[in-house]
Amino acid sequence: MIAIGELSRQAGCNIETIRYYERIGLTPRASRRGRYRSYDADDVRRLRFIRRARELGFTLEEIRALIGIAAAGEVSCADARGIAAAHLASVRARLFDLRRMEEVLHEVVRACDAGEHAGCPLIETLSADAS
Amino acid sequence: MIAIGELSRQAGCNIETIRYYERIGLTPRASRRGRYRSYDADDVRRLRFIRRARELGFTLEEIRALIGIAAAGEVSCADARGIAAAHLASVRARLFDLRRMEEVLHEVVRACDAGEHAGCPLIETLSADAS
DNA sequence: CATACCGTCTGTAGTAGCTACAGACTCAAG
DNA sequence: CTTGAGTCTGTAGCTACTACAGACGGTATG
Repeated sequence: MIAIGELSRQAGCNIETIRYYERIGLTPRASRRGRYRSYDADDVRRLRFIRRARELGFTLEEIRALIGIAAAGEVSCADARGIAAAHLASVRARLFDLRRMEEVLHEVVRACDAGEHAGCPLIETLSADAS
Repeated sequence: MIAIGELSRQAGCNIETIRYYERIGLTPRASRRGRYRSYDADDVRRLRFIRRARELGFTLEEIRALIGIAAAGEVSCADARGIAAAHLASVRARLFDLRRMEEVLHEVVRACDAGEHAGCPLIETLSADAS
């Protein structure tokens, strides 16, 4: 059994965040040794699972579903695929938006360095009449 | 002079958002006709400026600075370049993260469709021992 | 034995950038 | 005169944390 600080280190997750996950019911209420929370290897595994899912950009609600699926066994692999595919689509949408931002910003900085414009390229881009 | 609903349409910005920007001081306090806010062409331009900057992912604080720069004239084009360059770097960092997410998710969905694994590819990816 | 210090506890409030009401008011058209 | 659309202020909600304040627990040192 380990304390919350050790769990924090082993799972790579902030102490406040661990308590937050418990508070919102993403993780079950930890058992206590007196007033202090106490954790085992399963808790470390679960928290690492959550952290990896967060690194892939899943929302906490999606992760809640994924934890349920992981607990249920192989039966609902199709559900997991559905969540992953939907999330992949949203990641791609954000990628698309970010790429356009990158292009415009890159061009603005380039134009500024080249000193081609009379005015400031960024301000002019933002002030343009057309959308 | 136009009302807030018309400004909303012309600038492509939610009414609530317009009031929000005024409340936090991003835009100056609008003049009133009685109790109602009233706007002119300059207000439309300013709000469009803000909307475009938001589309490029600038934070409201950055936009506050950009508005100041736009008002000051060409003198501080270097400041604008600095803000744009810093923002470009953060956009690229996010792009990098999102691309990695996309790769992993794409592979997970592919593996699931191919039915290569015994278990569920997503759950296994998240449960992996190594980071 | 007292003290210092680290870890932990609960509870609350803050962050960004909106969005969504409730409940009251104004104004023009029919 | 009523109806409906538009607007007003003020407050609370959203995501996923993060940052305290102030109290308490357990151990190492003087």
